Amino acid sequence: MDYNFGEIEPRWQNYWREHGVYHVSNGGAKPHYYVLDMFPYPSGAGLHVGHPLGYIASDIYARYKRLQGFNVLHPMGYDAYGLPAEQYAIQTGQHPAVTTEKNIARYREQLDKIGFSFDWDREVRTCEPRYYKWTQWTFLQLFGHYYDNTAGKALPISSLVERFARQGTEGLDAACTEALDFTAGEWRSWDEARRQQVLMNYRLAYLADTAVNWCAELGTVLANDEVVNGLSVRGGYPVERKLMRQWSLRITAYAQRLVDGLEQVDWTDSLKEIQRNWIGRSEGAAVWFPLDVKSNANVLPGAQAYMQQCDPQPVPSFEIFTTRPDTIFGVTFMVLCPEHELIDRITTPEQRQQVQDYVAWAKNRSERERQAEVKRVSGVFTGAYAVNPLTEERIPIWVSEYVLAGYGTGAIMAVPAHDSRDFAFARHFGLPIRQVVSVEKDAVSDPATWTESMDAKTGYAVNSGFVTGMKVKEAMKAVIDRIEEMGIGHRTVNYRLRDAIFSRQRYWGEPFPIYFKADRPYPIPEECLPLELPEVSEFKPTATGEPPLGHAKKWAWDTKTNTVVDCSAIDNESVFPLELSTMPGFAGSSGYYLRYMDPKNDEAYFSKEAVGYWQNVDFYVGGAEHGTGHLIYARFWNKFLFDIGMAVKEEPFQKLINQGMIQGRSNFVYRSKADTGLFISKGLIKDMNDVTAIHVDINIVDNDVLDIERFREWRPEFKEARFELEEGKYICGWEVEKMSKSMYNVQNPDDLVARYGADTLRLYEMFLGPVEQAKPWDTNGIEGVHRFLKKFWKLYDNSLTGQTSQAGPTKEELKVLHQTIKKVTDDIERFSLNTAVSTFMIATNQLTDLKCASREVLEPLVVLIVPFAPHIAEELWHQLGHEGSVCDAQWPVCDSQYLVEDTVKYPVQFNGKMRFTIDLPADSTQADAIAAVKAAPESAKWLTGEPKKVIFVPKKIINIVC
RNA sequence: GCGGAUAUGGCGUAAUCGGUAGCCGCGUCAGACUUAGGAUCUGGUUCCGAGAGGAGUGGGGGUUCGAGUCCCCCUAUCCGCACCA
Repeated sequence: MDYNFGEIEPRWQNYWREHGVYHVSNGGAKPHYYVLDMFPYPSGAGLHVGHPLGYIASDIYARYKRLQGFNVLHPMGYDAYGLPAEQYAIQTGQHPAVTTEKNIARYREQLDKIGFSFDWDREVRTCEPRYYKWTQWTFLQLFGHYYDNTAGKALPISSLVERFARQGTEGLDAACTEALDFTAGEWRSWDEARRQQVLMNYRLAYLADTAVNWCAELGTVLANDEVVNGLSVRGGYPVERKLMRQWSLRITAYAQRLVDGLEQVDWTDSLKEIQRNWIGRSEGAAVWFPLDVKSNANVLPGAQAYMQQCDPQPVPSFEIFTTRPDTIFGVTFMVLCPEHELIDRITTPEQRQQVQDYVAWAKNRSERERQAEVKRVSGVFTGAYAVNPLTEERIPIWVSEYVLAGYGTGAIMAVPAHDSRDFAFARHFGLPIRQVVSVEKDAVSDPATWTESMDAKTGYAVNSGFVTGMKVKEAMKAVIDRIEEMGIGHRTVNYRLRDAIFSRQRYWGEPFPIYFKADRPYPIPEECLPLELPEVSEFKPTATGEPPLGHAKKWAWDTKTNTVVDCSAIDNESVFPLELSTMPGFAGSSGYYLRYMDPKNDEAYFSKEAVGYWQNVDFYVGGAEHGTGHLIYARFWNKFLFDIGMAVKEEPFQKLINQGMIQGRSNFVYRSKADTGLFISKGLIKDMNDVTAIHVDINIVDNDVLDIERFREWRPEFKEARFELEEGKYICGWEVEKMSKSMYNVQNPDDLVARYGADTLRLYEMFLGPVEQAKPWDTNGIEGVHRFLKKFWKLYDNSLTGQTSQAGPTKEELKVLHQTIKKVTDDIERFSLNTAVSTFMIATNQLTDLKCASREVLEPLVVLIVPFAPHIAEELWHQLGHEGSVCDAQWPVCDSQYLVEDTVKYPVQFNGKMRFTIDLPADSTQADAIAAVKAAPESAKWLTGEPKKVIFVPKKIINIVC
């Protein structure tokens, strides 16, 4: 009987579904294991061969763990909210829910054909009220908590209220937008509005005027990870900075824990490094530089007079952040960012016009312009001076774009000799440059002769007062100590990470469970969740520029009945408007892995029992492109849930593998420029300039050979095409490009399943190379893998039909089996799935050569292949006479007696000794080693008589003195 | 600019601990079977050389009895961040 995958595969897929083979329950005697894929966004284009790569890899691991006796949670769902469905809705009027539903159905159909072991009873969709109820719930918890640095965790906002009433801000160390200082008396004297305003300063989900990434084309704000080079990741539209009232998550409160947590997880170093860079921790000092107001009356009378009129009075000093406190003796000027609040107060009348012009110019620049001209130096002098607190020197204060508002304090001390940006600025404006660090002790040179600054944090301090002669590291410590003694600054840590902007001016997302009373946000009661997404007449922003939810007729909150009511009922007495923004894509994906543990629970996000049983994700597979997005947000989300006693592990994903991107492999035909009806085979082209390369659909090309008939039918203009062939074939060119429709290089998995079967597709995707590696999709090798499955099938077929001897297993056969068990087990454990496939091929070839027909060998081999090719395994398992699913079988155990290699591998002679390398079992003795050496055929030419002395080094090396 | 990774036949790759480099597959060459084959099977296939033999894991140096693997320098490619003080 032939290997008929087309009949076998659907039959077993039905069997699995009908018998609930992949259904998993929470609990039982078996140890638990959680294998997770990053759930997909169901796009209209369907799956291409890149998507299943990670799913197949994780499915292999999940099935392997299950055969090893684990209770394996292996779920799948859909990240169903997102921009494409909404863009499509704006264009066609089709409701995003309809499009999404359709796309999901298509995804499911495609996934089912590949034979995954997902427990579909646990499916989640982020756009379903039953699911997003808990996204909204978590948002309310974030709104209802603040981060207490002393406790090192999130605490309820109610405890903060009590604290304020008792002692004000005294002794409070909490994450906040702006450091506040007030007494209990002040707190008690404030009205509701003022109190709410103060609390907003501490909430983990807060509403504030923030400089946001505004994308006019998409009509929404975007998070930092959704913007690259000043353009939106989706669509590539320009993004500008804009001050808007937005919801944000205070993820910065968790910055240190997000850094520390990386120590505990088993991720690749490169991904950990990506996250560390993104969080951008840097240690340094905050130092207050006093403004020079009183002295130098002859220089600053204008500024002084101006400042005296000011209300409020100018602050006497301002704060800078530096990672190089050791260079404080080399400060020759200060720079403020154009947004700095101090600029207006300190600028002298003479400089006023210039400064205002500069600030206005800088503010109107788009993010893209600014980033494109990073190298261009610009700035303006304020006319004001500060005083270096250690040298008491007077130093000019400038304003420049190169200092960023969002980092540190938006003000720096400039040390042009030891910072390349300060250096460029000083050179451009002719400001002094003073060397304060040298490579060798006391080796100073004239900075005027320098072509670049000396930025390295190595060497010795020079010209630096009391730290002169110290090493850079010592000088840093000494300066900070002095600054702390003087009370003008302190050690501090800064992070590059910003709070996550959480509002989107879109329709297709989770609504905020928030209504506005007197323009202040209030949460709707938890028990009223979910707050369902309302219907709207249009998906575009409103005429007044409000988000699409502004079109909703029924979108107001009645606080008496606690229900959603018609907008016309708004009276601002008991009926209030609801928030019009929706949540961003990462909201729904930040906690989905927890919901899989208990997906049907309507009383809680997930039960204590469920999370207590599964704990966290043991093994997570997904793309590295989520390194600065989802993987940061999810860790933050999880840490917060941990703080409030929901999650039981601080880190959500213990081990993580990043599957590589699958690129497209495009094919080209070459059309003659001289004769546009003529197509020349690749090998016959003399000069590439004579021909035009045209993308051709890879589905009408096989092993780079063009199917001429199908090419003629492909497009009308090629109907009359003529060809110059080599050996009767038209050979196409090829190139690796992004997989995209426009390049006709999208490989659809369905076509391959139809042609070769799911098992071949699964094996081939693994055989392509290491899962982690990026690689172009290339169908050229798939025949080889398919041929292997046919051989594998035949091996069993010959045995079952009695075409091979039915005698018991020979030693040779057992050796093949046990070496295969060992190798495949090791390969899966270290996630080297491509070599595991090779191992099966070798074993099959060897057993075919041995005409193996014994059940003792063939049965365990079927179990070994289950993770890779479950359909063929299931079929053969039943043909061997078993009942029930092979998925419930036991992973075979390797018998080490069949593994011993006892040949000398590599003899060498030196210094009158000989050294042999021998493969021996780990527990071998010296006597075993000598015997092995003597028995080895190669030893004859080296050993004459008994060895005089043998030095046995465990495992490998034997020195023999002759 | 900073950080991370990678580099092996015509191609995808393998070599798990520093131990005979090139397993497995594609492609290709030769052969068998066949009316035929885009089916199946057998054998060859790193390069140079008729051969004996020699060279060989991006380039250069080092450690070692022994290096694809470890160390230093360089080059190329990919990825992440990028005026982050």
